[in-house]
Amino acid sequence: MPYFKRETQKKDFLRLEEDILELWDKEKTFKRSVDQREGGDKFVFVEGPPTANGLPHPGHILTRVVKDLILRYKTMRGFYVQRKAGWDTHGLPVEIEVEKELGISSKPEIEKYGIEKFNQKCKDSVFRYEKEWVNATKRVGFWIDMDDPYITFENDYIESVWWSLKEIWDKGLLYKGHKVVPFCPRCETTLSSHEVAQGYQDVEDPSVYVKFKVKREAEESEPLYLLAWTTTPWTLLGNIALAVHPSHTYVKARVNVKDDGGAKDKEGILILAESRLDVLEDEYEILERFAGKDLEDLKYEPLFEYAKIEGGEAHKVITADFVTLDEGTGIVHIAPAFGEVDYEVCREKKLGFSQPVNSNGHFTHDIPPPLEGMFVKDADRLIIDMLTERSILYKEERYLHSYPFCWRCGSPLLYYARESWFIAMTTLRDNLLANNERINWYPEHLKYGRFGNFLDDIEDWALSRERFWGTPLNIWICSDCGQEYCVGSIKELREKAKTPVPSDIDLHRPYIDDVVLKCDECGGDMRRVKDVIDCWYDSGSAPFAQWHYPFETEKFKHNFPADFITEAIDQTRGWFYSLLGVSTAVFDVPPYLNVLSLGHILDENGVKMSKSKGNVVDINVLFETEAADALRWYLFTTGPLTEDIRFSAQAIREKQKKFLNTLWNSYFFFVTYATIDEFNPQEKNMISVEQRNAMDRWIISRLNTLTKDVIAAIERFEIHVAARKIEEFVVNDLSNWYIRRSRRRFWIIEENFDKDCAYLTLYEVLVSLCELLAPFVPFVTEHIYQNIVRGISEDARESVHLCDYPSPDKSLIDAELEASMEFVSKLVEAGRRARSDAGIKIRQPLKEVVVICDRDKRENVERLTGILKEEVNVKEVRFEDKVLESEFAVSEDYKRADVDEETCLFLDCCPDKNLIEEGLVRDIVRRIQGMRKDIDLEYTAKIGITYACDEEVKEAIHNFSDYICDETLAVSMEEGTPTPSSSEEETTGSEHIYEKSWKIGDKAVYLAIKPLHSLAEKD
RNA sequence: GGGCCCGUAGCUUAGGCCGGUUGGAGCGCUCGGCUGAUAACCGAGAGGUCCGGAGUUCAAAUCUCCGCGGGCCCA
Repeated sequence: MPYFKRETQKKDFLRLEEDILELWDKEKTFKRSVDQREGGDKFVFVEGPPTANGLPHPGHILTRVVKDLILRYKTMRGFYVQRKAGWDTHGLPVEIEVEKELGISSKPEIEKYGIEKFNQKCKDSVFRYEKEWVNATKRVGFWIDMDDPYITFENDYIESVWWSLKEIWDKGLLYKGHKVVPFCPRCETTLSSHEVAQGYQDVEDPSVYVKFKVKREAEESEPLYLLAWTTTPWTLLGNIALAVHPSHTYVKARVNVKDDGGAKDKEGILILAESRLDVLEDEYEILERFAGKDLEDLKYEPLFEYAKIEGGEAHKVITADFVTLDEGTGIVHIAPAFGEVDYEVCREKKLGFSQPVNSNGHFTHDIPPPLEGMFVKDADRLIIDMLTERSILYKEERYLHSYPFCWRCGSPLLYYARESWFIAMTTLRDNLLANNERINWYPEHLKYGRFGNFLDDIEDWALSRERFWGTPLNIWICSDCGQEYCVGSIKELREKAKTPVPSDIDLHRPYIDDVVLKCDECGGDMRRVKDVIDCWYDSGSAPFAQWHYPFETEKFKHNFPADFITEAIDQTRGWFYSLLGVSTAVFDVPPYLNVLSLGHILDENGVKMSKSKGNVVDINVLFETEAADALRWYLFTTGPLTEDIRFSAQAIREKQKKFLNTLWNSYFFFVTYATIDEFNPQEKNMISVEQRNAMDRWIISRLNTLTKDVIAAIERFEIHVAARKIEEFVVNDLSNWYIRRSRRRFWIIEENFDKDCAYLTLYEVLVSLCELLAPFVPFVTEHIYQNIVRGISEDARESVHLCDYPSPDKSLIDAELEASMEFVSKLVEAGRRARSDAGIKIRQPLKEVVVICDRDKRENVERLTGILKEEVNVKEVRFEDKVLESEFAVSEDYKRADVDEETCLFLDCCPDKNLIEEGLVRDIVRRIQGMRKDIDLEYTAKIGITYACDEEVKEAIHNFSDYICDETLAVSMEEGTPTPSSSEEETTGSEHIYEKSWKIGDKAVYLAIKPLHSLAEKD
């Protein structure tokens, strides 16, 4: 009875993978792989939660398989690796999807529809594609616990988030301020940067040069103006200051207008940057030059007197480094209500604030007619006219620039200051930087590059969103005394509430909005601020909120900080930052110690995949034709994971062909012969490596070297280096050299020590290789393992994924042997080159090859000359010293080929009659083997041979008949005559006889084979 | 507009930190060979402005600067 299950040579990997998925399911292999390591060292991983309200795309598949690889590897290395799945469920994108569905697009419409119903819709929608996500995750073999995931909308999760915000609140880092945000006046909605980025268009806007009149103590004859430039005239209603660069040079220039016809506006003394004098259209005279800082605090008259200004000074010159001289006049109009930098600089300089525009983009009632109630973008023309009338418009131009529009309704966006709650990240900058120091970034440049730079210029975190579906901001304000209170738990909420809180309260809006707290100060009613929080804060809280910390402490204690996280590069300022930000604010420690940033998956033309371009690869379609292992291997080997990948289904198929098929065929070769021979590794495992031949020791040495290199590469997260090394090993070393070179050892029929060595070696290599490859290609390795390990041993672990990762055995690494083998293969190459040059095919045996090389090189190679003989097909290999080189070089009998700088070889190119006969016979054997294969004969089937040929060939056949019979499993060889119908190169299949006429060189040879009974019943 | 990354044969890429024979592979192509595990493999050949330009140097794919193209993030 054979010990192994036979296989078919062509494998349907898709079917194989489905079977393996069933096996894992049935045997709960994933759970067991984790559980059996309990008590081992922890390797902590945090899943970056995807949103399941859209379909997973190839990029998600990449991160999933990379996570899987690392986690499987660490598990096999003995670490206890818990893998909790997670779902990101809140946020504006979710709301927008629901709005689309409901056919509405503004906040008032949502309120009219009902927040309760709206949020329920949001909640329902976030798992709309959960099934697809779960399926895709399973299908690629990503082992993660999706039965018990963390979900950011669950009360436990929200409660942990609340706790963390209260920690931040208690540290005094949570404050209320203004934030200038991109805002759609029609939808009355703040847009996320992602949405803004979608809607840029090139448009022409008015660009105006406005003269701000400088206030002066004594009335002088000539008025002095600051010349400022803006492309949004309507924002002039919110002007608070003018900014100049402190160190650039400015001038006072008197403009001389020759022709006074209607050009009165241009007269006067203007202040502007010297390098921007080009903007003046008239002749001028420089009166004075000075640095920008000399202008500081210079007061000017407000353009408009309408707006209320609160909280500080206004209408003076300030200095700021952000002022550039690329365009405009070097004097920048500052309106804190409409620009982020404007707002920041006013806050810094303690200037006032004015908001002349209401939330739907119209001027407020503070602004008198005709501007009152007008939509700001429509007001530009009118404002320009007003300025002209008052002679303070220097000139007007058109200006082409890209400006953002609402991607939903097409309205121009306004940058608009809204009230917002902030986390004071700027005060934590040093802590952020210190914590970043402790993180290993892959690729390294991110640490001080994109991420480090970002931290250097960190801004306060605008936490609140005036929206509906999100974690409610846990701040209550007393309507009587204005006292603010931050609630840190559900328990606290109950204690503080004026009316009983339902036991099953959903912490979302609108329910939470109904909870009124009692003010500690005055006993008044405290109501929650209406905001929800940025969903990035949600996911940034995952390290503790997924364990409901601190309300439950045990799990968190052992799972923080994370040893490893990985996501794509776009998360640098996304999740990678929100994790660090939250953790630094709450715990002041880094939340992860190693972070691997992956490149993006681009389409085959190198362009980003996006819905609008229609170039997104549908992974469901992909999985109908491509095996998960092939896809994984493609992703792992194609290049550094930290760089973008051009996605190509064609390349996946090539990977399957090159790697998976070769791996499979190596395995197939083994089981095929091991089955025939009923080889059982358990009976032979006492043969030590030292007892085996050089080829066996070589492949074992290579395997151990490989193991060492693979582990080192994975530890550096150089996945492609590890995978490529394995691929080289499988394709070159194992398949194309070891197995090809060792084939004959497996063909021997009798019991034989050398054959046992070969079997055992190949078996051991395959088993180790399976273990080594298991994290990369979990399906096919499992299949192989099930057959060749678990299939023969009750004691074996039930899955390759329950095994330990191989560790290199240094005592089995023989660097000298590996080097020698490399040298031999170079000799073989050179030998073949010499044959090719001489026009002698390899099947023709030759007398000898003479290798001219150094003594020490020779010593290492001499033990491997058998290989050289066979590969080059010569009877002898001779080594000679350099001094004899010239002797061979002049001989016409020898063909020369260079091996390396110091080594060359000479091939004897004069076969004698005997050798020529042997060559002929080898050709015949080759034809017969081909014929056996043609008719799919069993490997062991015996045949009878009939032949017809000329005398010369006949003599060769006679002389080598034993050889022919041995090679082709023939029991008889008889002369015969071709059947009349069989002409040259044409075959006839009469009963059990297969015949064919051949041309070998210039000889015509007729061959017929007749299968006899199978050899399975051995003689 | 700013920051970071990438650009090597038709395609996928090695090399780049640390400059030094003629820039290596694989797929594909042409020719020849080999083959009872492998739609595999081996040998030879065609195919390169190493994105472009400038600089440093005895010497640049490699270092520096300026562009161009792609990607990401921020405006």
